Formats: sequence, structure tokens, C-alpha cells
Amino acid sequence: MDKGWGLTLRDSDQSIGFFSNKPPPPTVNSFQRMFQGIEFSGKLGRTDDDNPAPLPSDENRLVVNEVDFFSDKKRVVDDTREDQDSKSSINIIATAVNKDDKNLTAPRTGFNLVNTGLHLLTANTGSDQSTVSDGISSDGEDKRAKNELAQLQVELQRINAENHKLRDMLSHVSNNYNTLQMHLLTLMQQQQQQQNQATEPAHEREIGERKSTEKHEVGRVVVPRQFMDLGPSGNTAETDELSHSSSDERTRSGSPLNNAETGSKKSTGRDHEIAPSDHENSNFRDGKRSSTAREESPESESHAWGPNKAPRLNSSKPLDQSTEATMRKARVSVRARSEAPMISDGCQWRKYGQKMAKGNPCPRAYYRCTMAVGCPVRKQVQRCAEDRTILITTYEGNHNHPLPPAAMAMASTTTAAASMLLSGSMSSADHNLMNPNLLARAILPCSSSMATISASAPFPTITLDLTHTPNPLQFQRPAATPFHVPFAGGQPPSAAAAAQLPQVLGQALYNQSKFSGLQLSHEMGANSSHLGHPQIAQPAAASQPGGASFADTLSAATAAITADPNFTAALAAAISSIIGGAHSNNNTTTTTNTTSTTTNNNNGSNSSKISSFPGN
DNA sequence: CGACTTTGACCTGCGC
DNA sequence: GCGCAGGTCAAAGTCG
Repeated sequence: MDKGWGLTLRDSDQSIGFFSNKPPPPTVNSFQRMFQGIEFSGKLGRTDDDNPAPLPSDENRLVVNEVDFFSDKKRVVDDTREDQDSKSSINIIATAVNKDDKNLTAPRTGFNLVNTGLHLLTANTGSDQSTVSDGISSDGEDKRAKNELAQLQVELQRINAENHKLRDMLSHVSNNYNTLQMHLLTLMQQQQQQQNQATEPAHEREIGERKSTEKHEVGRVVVPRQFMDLGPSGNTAETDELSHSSSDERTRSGSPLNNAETGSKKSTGRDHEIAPSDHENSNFRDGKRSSTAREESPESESHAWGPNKAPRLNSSKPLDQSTEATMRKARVSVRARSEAPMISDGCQWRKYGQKMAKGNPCPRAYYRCTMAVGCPVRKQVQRCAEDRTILITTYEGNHNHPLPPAAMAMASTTTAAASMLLSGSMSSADHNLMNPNLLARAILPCSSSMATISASAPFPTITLDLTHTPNPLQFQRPAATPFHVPFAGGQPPSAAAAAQLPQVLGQALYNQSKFSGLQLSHEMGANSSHLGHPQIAQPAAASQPGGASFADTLSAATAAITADPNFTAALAAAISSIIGGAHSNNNTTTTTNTTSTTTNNNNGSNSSKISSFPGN
């Protein structure tokens, strides 16, 4: 099916055989798929019907292994070419390369200028010796072959030029895509700034009123914005938000992570001293101890977390630092019924502490990832006080090392969830239409009762509750969607299901994050070396407990997400709000505030429910 | 002997 | 300022 593709540039009345001088690129078929929806000046189309495999196979033929020059559909062709094409990765058919002057049409006269010897081919049309002489021919045939060879060379040059054109076109399309993406981001930022300006008095008043009770909401504004605005250019919005948060410094500084975030903006000597800058090894709590005697801690620890203790040595990565700080804030909590002391997630953990949490007779254990030196990922494991069969595992951070397939599931979940959380929080905080809960419904419309998102908790947290069967009333999608697989059957998900879930959810979150956080995905890609995202995009079918292909899962998940009305509606609303302009801004100022307030309240209620589980 | 666990101490943030 | 709670450290102990 990949053979016999023709490429015709109709507007130029010239046909081009692309990739003639290149090794076989991805098939034209895939190439065409790549540009679905993009309107080309030319046309990519099959020519099986129009130009049915004209040339016969000829091992001695020049170039034609890559590019076939043959006449248009009026020519008599040899079907043996089909077999030849099966060996050629690309069969670009230059439909206008009409070697038959009898069939030469007016629009192709431009090509005819260089096709002076085409008439010589007429006699050989449909013959295997049509293009290159086999040496047995007469002088006339030699002459003809030479002419044809010259013609082919000229054509080859032509094709080369057109190949360059195509490349330019491709780069142009890519540039346009990037430009559009950047433009969208710019619009988003502009609108956010406008909204901030329009709602600043109310916002400040709101902050003042809720300062002592809802500090986290304010703080929540800071984090995602900082994360989203990690662009190279200085971000005034971030500064504004941080200035808002500066009045709330105490609250935010309560988290060691915030020391990292706002360390450069604080004037305390300690913060200046500890401000970590290494995004890969930001152990902020270690950093906090830099002013104490523990700064001279043994090398074993200082090596593992050493870079955090020497942040001053590398202050050139504030963006990555912020990214890491922000990413590390986001948490993914998994509740699953398990008799085992810990859910096996494929990673290697070392227990570094245990604490008795108030209100829970079960101790909370602290683990850190030991698969790589300096991996910032940590997790807390604790049994639920109400039901001790429920194991609550909270992940924090992103791996900075390759992961085994078995560990990719949870890692991708944490990373993707963190990304999604932060991007969603950004939108919510800036009074856009997408908010974490909406995102949660968009991501997991089939099980919104299973996955809840808390962005107003001390750390934005997404909780995956595998202890409950999904609420059928909340099932809004066909039951055949992949998301249902791990939870279908109405049986309580097991630890195996808990391990299986992240595989699906993680990818879904990751996919969604690429939608909701345009720059975010770019950031993640840029930081993939330490975020571990390359593994996400790669298949892990071997680790898929269900045996289903990860690619299938990915495709299905993507399709499910994009097909979901919630997601599409949210996406459309977000885009509309972005492109809406001043009119919509004026109209949506109060509306979005109301929405935001409602959202925040919802978040608050959720967070109070969700965030209470580990710490109480 | 190295890796890991245990456990008491320490640090920090937050509420009162 | 004080006490509480969460989080972390690191020495000591344990295990393979």
C-alpha cells in the first residue's frame, strides 16, 4: 500500500519526484499522514489509479530505484513494476514527467522544456529497456540512452531542487506550528495579565480577607504560574504573583520547597545560603540544614544530596530549579488495598525515617529512591487509620534517572500528574476555565470519583483512590475505554491494579498535560533528561500487566481523552477564552471570578478531604 | 562489608 | 514565644 504514491504540485504545473537524492525517508504514506489537515500548495496523493506503476523493473536503470519517471495514466505500463515497487521504499511518481510527447499536455509544457528527448522513449514505453541501454542496442539506441541519461540527470537536478523546496515547506510548516504555539502562549499570558490587572483590587482584597485562612490558595497561584512562565524571558506575571505571595511569605516559606522557589527573593541569609539551584538534586530540606552543623554531614549523604548543599556553585539554572521545585511539590497519592507493607512500583527505595502521625495509629514511613544518586523522588507510605487494609502511598518528585519498565508506570504517573496538576492549577488560579477538578474529570471522566485533585493542599496532590469501585453515575463514556480496564468488574482493585493504573493514568495525564500546558510539555521535554519523560513516551508493553500494547493503550487513552466531551469542551472553552479578546475578558471577569471562587471552594473541600489523609 | 532498617534527635513551619 | 506536628538526619543495629 505504500507504493505508487505520487506527489503533484498543481499550482506550479510541475511534478516533482521527492526524496530522489535521499535515502528512503518515512514512506510517503506516513508523510502524508503527518500533514493531515495541513493544506499544501501541492498535493500528496496516491497514484495507483492515476499512474499505475509504469516502469518495469530494471536493475541497471539509474536512479529509478528511488524515483520513477514515467508517463501519466495514458501510458501503457508494465505491471511487473508493482513487484519492483515492493522493494523500493519510496516510489515517487512524477506525474508530469511525461515522456510521451503524444500525451504531453499543455500544463506540463514547463517540464517539456527540458524533456527534449522524451519522444525517444515512446518506442520503449512499456518495455523493460525503456530507460537505460543494456549495451546490446544499436548506435541509435545508445544515442537514445545517452539522451535519456542526460535527461534523467537534468530531472534529477530538478528533483533535488524540488526536494529542497519540500524541505523548506516542511520547515515552514514546522515554523508556523511553533509560531502558532508561541503565539498562543503569548495570548494566554497577555490575557492572564489583563485579568490580573482587571481583578487586582478584588484579588488583593480577597487575599487580605483570606490571608489567614486560605493562604494556600494564594500560594497555589504562585507555583503554577512560576512553572508555566518558565520561559527564557523574564516573566512579569511571575513577579507579580510572587509579590502577592511575598505578603504571605510565612506561609509559603513554611515549605522547604518554597525556600528554593523564593529563596532568591528573600533576604534572609539562610535562604540566600541555601537557595538550591541544581534542579536535578534539589533537596531543599537538606539545604535548610546548611546553616547547621549538619552541613558538614558525612559524604555519604552530602554526596547523595550534595548538590543541594552547594547551590551557590550553580546559579545559572533558575528556571530548571524552579521547575524542579515546583515539580517536586506536586504529589501523587495512591490509595489501594494491600496487605503488603508497600506497593511494588518497580523502584528501589530506602527508608530514611518513620514517624507516628497524629490521628493515625499506624506509623508513616518515609522512603527515598535509591536507584540513582541524588534522585529527588520520595514517597510516604502509611496505612489508612479508618481502614488499615488501605495503603496510602504518596509520591513526590520526578526521577532523574532511567527507570526499569516496571517502574515507569508510577514514575510516569507522578511526573505527568505533577505536570498536569501544576498546569491545571495555573489555569484555575488565573481564572481560566480549566481547573484541577475539571482537569480531573477530563482526564478520568470514567472515574472521577477515583481520582481527585487537590491543588490547595500544602502540596498540590492528586489522589488515586483504588479502594472504591467507580461510581456508575459518573460513567459518561462507553465502557470499552481503556481507563476502565483496570477497574472494571466491580471488584476492588488490587495492588496489581494499583500498579497497573499509573501506566494508563500516567500517560493520560501526560497527554493531557501536553494539551493544557503547552509550554509545560515543552519544558518537560527539555528537562526530560531528569524528568524521565522519554520513558513515558516509549512503549512499555512488556511491563503492561494486562498484556495490552502500550502503544494501543496510549492511542486509546489519547483517543479517549480527546473524545471526551468534558475535555473537548474544556479545551474549546479555554481556547475560546484565550482567543476571545477584550470582549470576552470584560464579560468573563466576574464570571471567571465566580467560577474561580467556586472552583476554589471545591478545591478547598476536596483538599480538606484529600490532604487530610496523610498528615492527620 | 555494604546496603538497608530502626530510632531518637533535630529542624522547621504553623497555630495559638 | 511556646508547643505541636511533619519531615529529615544519622548513628546504631540488622541482614545477606
